[in-house]
Amino acid sequence: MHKEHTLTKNQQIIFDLIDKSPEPMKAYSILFNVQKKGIKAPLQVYRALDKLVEIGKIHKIESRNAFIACHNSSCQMAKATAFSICEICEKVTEISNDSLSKYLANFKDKDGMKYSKYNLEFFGLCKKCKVK
Amino acid sequence: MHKEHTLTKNQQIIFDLIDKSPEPMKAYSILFNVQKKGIKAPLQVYRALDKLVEIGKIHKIESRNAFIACHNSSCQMAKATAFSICEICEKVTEISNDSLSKYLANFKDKDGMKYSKYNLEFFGLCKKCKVK
DNA sequence: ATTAAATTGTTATAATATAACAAAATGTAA
DNA sequence: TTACATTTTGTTATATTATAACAATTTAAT
Ligand SMILES: [Zn+2]
Ligand SMILES: [Zn+2]
Ligand SMILES: [Zn+2]
Ligand SMILES: [Zn+2]
Repeated sequence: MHKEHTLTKNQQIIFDLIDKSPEPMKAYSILFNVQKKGIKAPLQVYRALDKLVEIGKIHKIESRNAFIACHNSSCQMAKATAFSICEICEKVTEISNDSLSKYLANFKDKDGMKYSKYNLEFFGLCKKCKVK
Repeated sequence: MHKEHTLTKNQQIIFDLIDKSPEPMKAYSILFNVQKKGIKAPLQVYRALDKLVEIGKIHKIESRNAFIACHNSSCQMAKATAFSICEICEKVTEISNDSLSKYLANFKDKDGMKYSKYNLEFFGLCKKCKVK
């Protein structure tokens, strides 16, 4: 469950845009789309993105430098994220799987080190792209 | 086990540099370090990096835009990678763990989809940084 | 009201990565 | 070993992603 945060004006504008996008959005595409709402500079976008990532409302897809809204109630504050990425159509889905998240949250390396955070990206072909 | 590849001149120069670096290296730091060897342009570096990643001799740490040499005989051609990253000193270690790699290689999402490739990045504090 | 903290606006610049095209080196097969 | 295709290299320019620095404004607690 996400802690509730009151988003600021810029954060809300940018979150709404990402949230209604069917694909991950890149920062400068976001910028282009919100210029009519008065957000003119890259830094305004990046600041909002940083905050939204920090509070877990969006996630960054590291391999794509792109951002998607979180629709997964089990990922807490961006500390435990997993995604599937289609290498053809670039569709990205957040994975919500108890077994996986438990396995990773409890994973210890050979020195017994436990980690406070992880990000996992799976790559393959989505259903649509597989049949083609 | 890695398939053997004969590296080209630029690939070898850049691999040697990364291989002997104790930390992940960034592209423009690599460029700076190989300029005395005649590699003058970013594209020369990126081309070598692309190829080295493709054949599994190095890996890209996506969250850091940096590259490390592979020292893990079980990760094949960059298709299955896992790293631990210290959030203070930025030390990166490639994780070699049979249980983990089997678990992830066999992971199926709720639609029964299996993936051909994954990258996992764990974050936390390394031993040294933990005691401070 | 006072003050501290967070957010915003703005300009400039840094850092990361690719496009496009020509030349050279390398591999393959008559 | 010549002819041809493929890969690699060199080079210039440019695109994309992200942050520095600083002033002004808004918000939230005292
Ligand atoms: Zn999420
Ligand atoms: Zn697809
Ligand atoms: Zn490896
Ligand atoms: Zn450390």
